[in-house]
Amino acid sequence: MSIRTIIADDHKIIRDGLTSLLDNEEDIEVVAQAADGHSTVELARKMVPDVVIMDIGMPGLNGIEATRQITSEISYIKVVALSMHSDKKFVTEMLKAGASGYLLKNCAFEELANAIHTVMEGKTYLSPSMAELIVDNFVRKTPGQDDSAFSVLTNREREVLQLLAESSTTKQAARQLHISTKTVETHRLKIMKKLNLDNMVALTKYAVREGLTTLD
Amino acid sequence: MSIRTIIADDHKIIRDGLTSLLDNEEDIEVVAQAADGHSTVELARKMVPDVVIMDIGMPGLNGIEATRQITSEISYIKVVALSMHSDKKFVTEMLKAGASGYLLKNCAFEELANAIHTVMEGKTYLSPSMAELIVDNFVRKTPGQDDSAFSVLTNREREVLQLLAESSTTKQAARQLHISTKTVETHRLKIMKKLNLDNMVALTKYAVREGLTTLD
DNA sequence: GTGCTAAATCAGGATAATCCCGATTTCACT
DNA sequence: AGTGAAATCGGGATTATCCTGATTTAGCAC
Repeated sequence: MSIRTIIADDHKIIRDGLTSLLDNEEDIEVVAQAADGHSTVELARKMVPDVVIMDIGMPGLNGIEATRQITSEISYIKVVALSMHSDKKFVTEMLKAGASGYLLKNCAFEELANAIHTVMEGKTYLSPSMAELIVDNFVRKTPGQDDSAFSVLTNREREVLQLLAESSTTKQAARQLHISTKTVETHRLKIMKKLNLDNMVALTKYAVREGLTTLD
Repeated sequence: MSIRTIIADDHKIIRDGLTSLLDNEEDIEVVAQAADGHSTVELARKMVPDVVIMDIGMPGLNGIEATRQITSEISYIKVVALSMHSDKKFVTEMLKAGASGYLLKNCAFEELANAIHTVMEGKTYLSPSMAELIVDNFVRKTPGQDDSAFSVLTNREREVLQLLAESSTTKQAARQLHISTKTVETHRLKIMKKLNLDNMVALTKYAVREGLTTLD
């Protein structure tokens, strides 16, 4: 008997591509496709598949929420996340939501097939690069913590990062906070170390992702 | 004789999916895959395909630039853009760059096959929703209003900005473009002057807004 | 209370990037 | 032939960055 899967992704041609790949596997069968979170949950209820391949970025209900609802409702349905984001935040949120696997979209197809078989055995499958992030996270931090700017960074660090990401120079930020530029520098360096980012470009993107600033 | 195609997309599993779909077509053959703009251009030179399926958002050299280079060099190679963005800016720039087709990623596979056959007949294929945008543009075109990155900046400037906004240092960008760091600096300064932005943080946000890079 | 750790503050100094002044070359358009 | 824009680079003064310190305060454990 083959593994029944549902594919959830907001781009139809990607769903079609994945379906074509999976249908070539002898023991995997695609029983349905969904383009958004809500219909994914509904289809999971109706079809009761073995595995859901879940994109994160979907309109309406996103992949993380959809995963939470599906796994809490029908616990033996396995969810494999298939995401463009290698951001720690997404990985941890997805795993907390009940996903059993996390792959990046630039993985090879073999890895997806591999992941499906792995989660069907009750195990967890992570992309090698992802696994590293997770382990890193466990080593450096107490488990159960999430990794957003609001738990990794201190209040002051967040304040500094926000100012810098709002196009303040180090000087301007220092003046605004009534501290020396050296202190602002130190904060920035600590932030960079914590986030493992080593330039303002990456830091800016992080700040935008975390909602500390906008694109204007 | 079948239509020889190259697939360019930064996500391997999407390339694999598209390859699987296209290989099921009798008269279409995927002869190569590329993960970034530069290797797409190189592969196009080497393989001389009939059609290139081109994603827009790719690291290094983006899909629009790659299209420009390919179509100006080997004019009979047809490029079909396959994009997530329905933004007018991307459509027009892609067509100006020499693409013969523009599809959204949430189209059905049949539409892609259809597009490939259409462009092979020398015609242009646009997603129905896209066609509307284009017509719209012709009807009420307001020259001078368009101050996106694709009209204000030169190709080279855009290329430099993209690299810098992908967290390349000035040195790395220079090495990648085979020019001196001084030249990269000059480009950056010109970009800043043109856009009236005076630091990399603001430049990064601009690049993200314009789709030259992502938040990843 | 004493010790420990983490946060916040700042400095010195070597290294590196930035910025404003050029300059040259090529190429398209007039 | 001439203008102008684009792309390429250099010098050199100015700044920022990065690394290694250090101090103070506050919370928490034992």
